[in-house]
Amino acid sequence: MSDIDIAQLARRSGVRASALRYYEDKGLIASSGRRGLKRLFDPEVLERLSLIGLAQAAGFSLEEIAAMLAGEGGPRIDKAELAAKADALDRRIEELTRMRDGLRHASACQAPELMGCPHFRRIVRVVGGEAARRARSRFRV
Amino acid sequence: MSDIDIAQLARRSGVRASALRYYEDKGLIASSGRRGLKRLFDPEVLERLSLIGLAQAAGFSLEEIAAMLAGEGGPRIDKAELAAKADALDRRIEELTRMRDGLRHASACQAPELMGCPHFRRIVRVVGGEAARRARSRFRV
DNA sequence: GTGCAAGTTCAAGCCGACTTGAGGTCAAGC
DNA sequence: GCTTGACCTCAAGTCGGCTTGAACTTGCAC
Repeated sequence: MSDIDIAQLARRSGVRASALRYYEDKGLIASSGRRGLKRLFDPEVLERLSLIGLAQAAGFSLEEIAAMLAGEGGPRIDKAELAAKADALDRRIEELTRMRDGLRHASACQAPELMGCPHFRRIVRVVGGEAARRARSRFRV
Repeated sequence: MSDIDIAQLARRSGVRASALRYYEDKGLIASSGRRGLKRLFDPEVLERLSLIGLAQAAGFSLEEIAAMLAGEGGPRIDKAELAAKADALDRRIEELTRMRDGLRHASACQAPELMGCPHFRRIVRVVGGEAARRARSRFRV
C-alpha cells in the first residue's frame, strides 16, 4: 500500500506531527496501522485534514468537528448547523466590515486628537461597545 | 466629584469587575483614587473601555492596546499600524466570505454525500488548506 | 551488527484574557 | 457597637489547541 508516515503527512498537510497525534487521540483522524511503532496513514487523511481545517476556520471547535466526523461512511454534517454557522459568519463579517471602516477612517483622520474626531468617537461607541463583548466572549470567528 | 465605584463601572460598561481590576493591573485604565480600599473611577473611563473594546475586536492584544494608550494626553495611536490592521481585516473578511459561501452551499447541497459534491470539495481544498493554517496560527480576528 | 535519525508515550507546559477562591478590610445602616 | 455585604489582594485555576521534554524503541543504511 501507499500509506504514508507521519512526517510525510505533516509535510503534505502543513499540520505538525504533534498536532496529528493529538488529532488521532481526539478521534479526528485515524492511522491505518503501524510499521513497528510508527503510524501509517492513508493519504485520504489529507482530505480529511482539509475538511478539519475548513471547519476550524469556520469556527467549529475540535470537539464539534470530531462529533461531525464520527458518522459512518462519510462525515455526518448537520445542514441546519452549517446554515447557522453561515449566518454567524454573516454577522461577523458585517461587524468586521464596520470595524475595518472605522480603522480606515482613523488611520486617515486629520483631527489633531483622534478622540476629538466625532466620526471616530461614534465608531468607538458603536463598535467598541457591542463588538467588544463578543470579542471577549468565547465565540471567536 | 461624580466618580463611580467599580460596580457602577462594571454595570455601565459591561466589563466585569474582575476584568476591570485586571485592566488596571495591566495599565489599561487607571482609578482616580480610593475611598478607603475601594477604587473610584472617573466616568471618562467608560469611553476608554469602549476604545479598548474596539481595539480588542479589531484584533489588538491587551499588551498592544496598553502600549497605544500609554501616550500622554490622549492615546498615541500609530496611523500606519491602524492601516495595517484595516488591511488585515480586509483579508480576513474576504476569507470569511469565501468560507460563508462554502458553508451556505454545503447547507443547501443536494448531493447524497457531501464529499461527493465537487463544488464542496473545491471549497474544502481551497479554504481548508490555506485558511486553516491561519486559524491555527496565533492571529485570530 | 551497530549507529542513529526518526519515530514512540506520557505528562507537563504555554498562550492570553480573564475568573475564581480564600481570607481580609471597611463604610454604612440598624 | 455590630453585622453585613461590597469591596480588597494574591495566588491559582480555566479554556482550547496544541507544543515540548524526557525517556524510550525501532527500522534502515552502512
